[in-house]
Amino acid sequence: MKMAKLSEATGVPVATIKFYIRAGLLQGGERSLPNQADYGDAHVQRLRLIRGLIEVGGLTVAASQRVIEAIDSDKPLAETFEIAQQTVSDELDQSSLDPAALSRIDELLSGWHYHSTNPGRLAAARVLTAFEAVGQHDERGWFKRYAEAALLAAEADVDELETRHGREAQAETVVIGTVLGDALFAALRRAAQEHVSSLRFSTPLTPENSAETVEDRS
Amino acid sequence: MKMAKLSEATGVPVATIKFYIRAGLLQGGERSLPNQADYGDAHVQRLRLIRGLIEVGGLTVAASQRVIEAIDSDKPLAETFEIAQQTVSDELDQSSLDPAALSRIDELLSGWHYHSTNPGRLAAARVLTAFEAVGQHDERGWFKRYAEAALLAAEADVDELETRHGREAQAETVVIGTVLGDALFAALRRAAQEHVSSLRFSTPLTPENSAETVEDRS
DNA sequence: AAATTATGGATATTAACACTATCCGAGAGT
DNA sequence: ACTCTCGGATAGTGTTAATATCCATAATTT
Repeated sequence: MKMAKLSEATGVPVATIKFYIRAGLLQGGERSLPNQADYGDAHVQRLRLIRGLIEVGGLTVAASQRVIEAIDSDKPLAETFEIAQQTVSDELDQSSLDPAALSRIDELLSGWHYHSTNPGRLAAARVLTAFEAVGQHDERGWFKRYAEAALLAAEADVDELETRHGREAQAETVVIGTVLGDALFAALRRAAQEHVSSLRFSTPLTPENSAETVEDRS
Repeated sequence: MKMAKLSEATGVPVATIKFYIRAGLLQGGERSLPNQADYGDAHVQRLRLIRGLIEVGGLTVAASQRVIEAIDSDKPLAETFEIAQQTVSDELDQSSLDPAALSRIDELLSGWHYHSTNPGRLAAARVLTAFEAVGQHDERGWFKRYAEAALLAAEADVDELETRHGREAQAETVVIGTVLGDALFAALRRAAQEHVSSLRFSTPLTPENSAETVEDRS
């Protein structure tokens, strides 16, 4: 398969494919002649993965490069998992965070076992700081309830991972789950927010077209 | 308060404050003379909100502008909520999505009441499409379990909202909850993932420094 | 009061990012 | 033989979020 075909098979423009190859995101095809190369099914799959990570997962090209490299490496699964987490998280320096916020996160998650460098721990502390800086306070255990929801999701993640066999398949699932999981949860939360508030307030969100709800369609 | 003081109080550089004012994100100070203006506490609060939305919530300046405008407007709460959801979501066109994926999301969320245009519904369908395009399949109800977790979070969101009184306070909470909620959940999920996998696999994630876990510190 | 510093507003510049377009000389297709 | 297409290199585009610089006043120090 030549590049035009690869482009057609994935919907990614040729110029973009070349760009990904240059960026080290995608392997170049097998060169048969100085100016001919051949691409296979693996390239199609990889390109789909790249597009998913970038478009749906919102990763940068550099971030995608890192997680793909981790999948292809022979690092143990736990390390790939760490790389995936770090890559999707902003780089936060423990010293730039409010120690009190960190303590409160640790207290909130007491019983959980994680490293002090876990990107989620640091990011959660930053959210707590920002939340309070804008004058909000957690009156009804908002953080605690989010932690419970996060635990459910994490259990689902690990269960799903266990259906895969072999290091590479598992590594791929870890990366996809880490990246797309954020997008999936965010999406479902929005639907759930509308659902819950329509129940709670019995005020249609957009009265003028409430006849078009999904429920009403069926 | 003059600009230097405002800058000092919030940690935001003067040039950046000027940029936000130009962008319509922040109101200019009260002008006393052609080249003098005075800023108050409201400016400090607003600036903190802006920084939270941008830095922690990952919004663009334009997106922040839209949600702030929604807070300041006198639109009904439901409309502000809609704007917040749309603003944090990628603009997706129903016609660009796989109808089969949309149906499966609706089936997954049957019993939920939401509009067919809900940004979360569309985003979830896109995630489903991407998930399957990279060769994954949802073997253990991953999506379903995420939906349950999302429901818990949404209930927490609405409960938290009900502690606030008055349209503007509620509108602000809606926006902050919508924006920071994504970041919070993503963060807590990462911590939970490490927790669950350490339980499940009994393999320390980073053997060389497992003595530094949060649990061990206490 | 003179000298220095700071102010608000306008304009310009920077840096990162993700593409996208154009050239090129060398094969492939017909 | 003639056009099309290839891969690879280089340059250019559009967007975004700041930063930097200028300038004519004002405020502040001395």
